[in-house]
Amino acid sequence: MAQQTGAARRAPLTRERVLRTAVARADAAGIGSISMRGLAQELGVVPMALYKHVANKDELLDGMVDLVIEEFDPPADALDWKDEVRERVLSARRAVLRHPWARLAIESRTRRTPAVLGYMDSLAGAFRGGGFSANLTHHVMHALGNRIWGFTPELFDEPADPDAPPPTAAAQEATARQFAERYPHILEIAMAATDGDLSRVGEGCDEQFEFEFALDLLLDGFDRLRAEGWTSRRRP
Amino acid sequence: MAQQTGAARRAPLTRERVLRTAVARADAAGIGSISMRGLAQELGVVPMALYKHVANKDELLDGMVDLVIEEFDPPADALDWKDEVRERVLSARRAVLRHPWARLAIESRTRRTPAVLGYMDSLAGAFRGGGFSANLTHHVMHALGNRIWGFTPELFDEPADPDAPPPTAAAQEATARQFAERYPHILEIAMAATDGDLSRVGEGCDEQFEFEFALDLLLDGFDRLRAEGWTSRRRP
DNA sequence: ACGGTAGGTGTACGGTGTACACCTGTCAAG
DNA sequence: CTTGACAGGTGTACACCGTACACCTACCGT
Repeated sequence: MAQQTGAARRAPLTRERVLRTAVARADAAGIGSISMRGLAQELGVVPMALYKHVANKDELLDGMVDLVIEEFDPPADALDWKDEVRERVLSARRAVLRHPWARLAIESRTRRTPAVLGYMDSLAGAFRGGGFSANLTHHVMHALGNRIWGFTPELFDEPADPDAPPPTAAAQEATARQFAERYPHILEIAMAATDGDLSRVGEGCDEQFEFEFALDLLLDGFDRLRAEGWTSRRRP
Repeated sequence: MAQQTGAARRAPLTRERVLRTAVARADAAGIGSISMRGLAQELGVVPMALYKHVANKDELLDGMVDLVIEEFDPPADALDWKDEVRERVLSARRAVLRHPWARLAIESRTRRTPAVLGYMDSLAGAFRGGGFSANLTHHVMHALGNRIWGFTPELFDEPADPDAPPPTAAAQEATARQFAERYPHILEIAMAATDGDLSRVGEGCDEQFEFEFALDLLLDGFDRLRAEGWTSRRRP
């Protein structure tokens, strides 16, 4: 009761509160809506106040990504290595899909925070526990690349532009057919992916399937290398 | 001789000239140095003049990426499909390494320009010509992901900070050892990668090797699927 | 000779991140 | 009880950004 004057009117700013607010804002309005000024306003505070809890905007982004990483499921180590890696990566994917901005944020981040390192370390531990040498574990994690975060770049999908008018099926088909002479192979692929119904080309690919396709292809390849005792030793 | 008055003093602005200047600037000073204002100044022109040749900054970036794509080697179709894909992707890698900013630019771009589509189409053509069904070609290109551009994210490497003082070998070793209790598996990997000499940890990974490792792993997996006539048909 | 037009100019607006000096309320030590 | 340090919120200011819009000017084909 000593601090009733100013304390009740505004919850105290906190690094935690700043980051959570930023995540909520990005969830609702996209990563582009994150600005120190806008965030400060949402928190009922002057922009510079944020800098008492976050070094700069880059660190803010890093902190937001860390919050997403905290949502990853903990390892369930009763599993066989392949299932464990698979489960952890797919769990990462689920978290990243919950926060659509995270994909871009992770790609643009370079700092490895303790949360990032912790995740990578535990994933490496899954390989090691499954009989992978440290050497093979190293290369194998490189091969997974960004897939350890649960996403791959969308090579074919149109980036959804919320302001664009919904194109008619006919317009989509017309556009697709324009490719025919110039990009015959892409057309072929589009035909195969839509069962020949080019009006469905706007539906995009089944990202989840593509993700698991590549993931399993890699995991099977890893398994083979592990079984033959593959190593890159003595290579310049 | 009719236009001697103003023509000789300044080469006329051109979309080509704008893009080439931007690429040269990015090569020298990084993608962060690309601003409409700075670019205009370098061209001896007022900022808004650029907009007569380029719709906006996004299109400028797209155009720069297109110039990099133009450096990719043309297909050498005497080759077997695997060698051809391998060669084209590694050629893309060479071009991207020549322009270090391109990696980030490609990742942040979403527009598919004719140059982008043309490259993807011809890569798809290599698979098709090698006996891949359109269906399998589709999934296989998704699996390659950003690797078709010749790069993978650097999971372990420290982003080189040109302003940072060069750390001593002893300092590097001390830093590395701090990880020991917290990140034992990453430490293991670092040990394996440096032959136990942690002072060499700053040298980073052999990106070229890691790239080819993953690429070949995937290509071999693709080959297996092709041989068994794999298809995703009849899958919701 | 003349009107249209492509291309370069100048000004202006609303946004950004953040450096720096300042104030203010809380709390521990004297 | 006083005091003084200090964490945390404030206000102002700067340098930069992309780009909308109106303008001007020099060339061109008619």
